[in-house]
Amino acid sequence: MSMMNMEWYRIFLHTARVGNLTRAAQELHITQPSVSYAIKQLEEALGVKLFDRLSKGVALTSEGRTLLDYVEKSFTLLDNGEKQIASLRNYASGELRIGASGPIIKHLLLTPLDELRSQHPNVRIRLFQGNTADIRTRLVEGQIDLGFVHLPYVDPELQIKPLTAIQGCFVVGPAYKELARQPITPADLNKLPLLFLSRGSHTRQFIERWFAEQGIAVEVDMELNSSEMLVELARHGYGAAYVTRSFVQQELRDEALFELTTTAPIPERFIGVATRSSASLSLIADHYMGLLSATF
Amino acid sequence: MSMMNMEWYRIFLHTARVGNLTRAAQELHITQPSVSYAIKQLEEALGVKLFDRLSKGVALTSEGRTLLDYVEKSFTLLDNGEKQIASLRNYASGELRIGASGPIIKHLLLTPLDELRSQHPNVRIRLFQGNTADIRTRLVEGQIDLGFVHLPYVDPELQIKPLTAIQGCFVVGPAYKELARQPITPADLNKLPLLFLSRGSHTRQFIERWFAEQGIAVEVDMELNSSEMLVELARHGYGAAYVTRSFVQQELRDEALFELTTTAPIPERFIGVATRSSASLSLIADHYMGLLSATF
DNA sequence: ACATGATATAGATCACCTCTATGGCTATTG
DNA sequence: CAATAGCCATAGAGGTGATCTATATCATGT
Repeated sequence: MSMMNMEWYRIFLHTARVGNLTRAAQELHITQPSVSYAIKQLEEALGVKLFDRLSKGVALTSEGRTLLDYVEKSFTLLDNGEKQIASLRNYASGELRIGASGPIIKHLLLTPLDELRSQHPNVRIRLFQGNTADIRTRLVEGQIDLGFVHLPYVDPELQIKPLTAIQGCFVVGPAYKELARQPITPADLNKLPLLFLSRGSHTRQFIERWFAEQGIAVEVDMELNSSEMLVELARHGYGAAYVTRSFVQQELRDEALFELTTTAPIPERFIGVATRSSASLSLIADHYMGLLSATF
Repeated sequence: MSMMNMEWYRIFLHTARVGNLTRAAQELHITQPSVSYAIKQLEEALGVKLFDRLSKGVALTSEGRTLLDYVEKSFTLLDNGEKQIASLRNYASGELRIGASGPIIKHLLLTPLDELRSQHPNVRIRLFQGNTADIRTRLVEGQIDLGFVHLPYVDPELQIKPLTAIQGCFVVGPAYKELARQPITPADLNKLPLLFLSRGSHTRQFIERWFAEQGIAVEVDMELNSSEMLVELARHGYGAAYVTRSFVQQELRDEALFELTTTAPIPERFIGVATRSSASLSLIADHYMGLLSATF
């Protein structure tokens, strides 16, 4: 329970370096008596003489030199801590830990993430892929700052911010262009070669459930791990790919792909960002949330 | 140029540990509003939120946790520094560095040194042997705290405290016992086998000068590095040894040795302790000086 | 709705840091 | 050797800001 005052130590440190109360005072922008007083206080509190008063200034005593070692190291640490906080505040360091529940989600988070990375290149970005249960666990354990989940999702521990809707659709290449003229029934759709994401993905489960609801036992022809590959194969006429519409916006405009309208509508899915309700967001996570909101 | 206040950090540290402003306040023996205020000040100074205020207390934010690492380490260092100073003050640590100009001197400093060591066993004692010039150099360079020198000795850089006089004398073993009956002339002394310390020692120079002043070119029969060996050989009848009288007090009383009185008196030599005049003594050195004064 | 246990805020008080002014000491200089 | 300059210590006044008391506010559980 020491009664020391940080100012005393700061003054001690500076005085020890310049060896002259008057000059130390000038550089600390205080008066010489203040320095004299502070050092006297410190000496009395510690019970040892820290400086010899010489005619040309002051010089550390043996005990003062011992103390200086500790004080210098201690202040360096504290300075580093403050610098670290400052750099966190400027997003000039730190890390952003994101969990995402499926490959599609990457297309939602990547745009604002790119922006973040270009603005603040020293922020380390950690991306964890996992299903919704994994994300929940990591969130409540504080291993990630925020996680992308499919809505609806309710959890007392988590706070959910709805982000955007995504609309899945079937697309085909120019070879099947004619089919896009009018709505197609799920049954007819099933007669086409179907290109889906791999079994186990949320998207795959969703579209299979949709087929099932239409009374169709779906037959999958090709299953791939990435939406990009689905799109590529669809363009080359391998069949109809089920992808997020926003993901192929450009190709649809360029008429490199054509959307098949289904007679039964494919419902929207909603995506949200989950954060732990008890803890507050780190500065970077908060910043990224802002970018997300701006994007959607 | 940080504007932080050590008290803020101390309060931050304690609050982070207990996670509760009210309890932190109790343990710091201040009021809860003070803690609240201090943390608010620190947060504003750093520009980041350090704690999440929960219903059950407070919890560190991500940034707060980052800061805590630094503050903990920094405070540990400062605490250790203060503990170190405290232990120096209690002579529970530290070192005492002594320079001694000749083997005889050891018999002067050892008694108080033994006392110091038994009272404060954790003080490390460093003993440097060297001639007066070595001691001077080491003193002004701050390598030793104090040095024993033969007086008179004047040096503007050093402060000399006279300690005691030592009286040299010639001693012989029982074989030469009869010679001790009456004073002996230097010339007759020179006819005996003479046992001296090695050439180069201050003592040797002193006694050779004394012989020279008596007009005698001294002939040395044996020269040895330690007074102990001189005494041993004298006891066995090898001749007359020149030693410090106080060093053979016991043997003279036991009549294991006999002192030869010289017709011309052998002057006393005076011993003093030298310290650097500009720097102040370390606490331990000062304490030892006290013991020295008490002994002589 | 109420009691409990927590933090935040307001305003008064006062400790103590900082200031100005000055004195004393030690070297340096004409 | 007196004079000057540079440096630290001390005294006393003044003001800043930390701490206090009292109270508000808010969340939680009964």
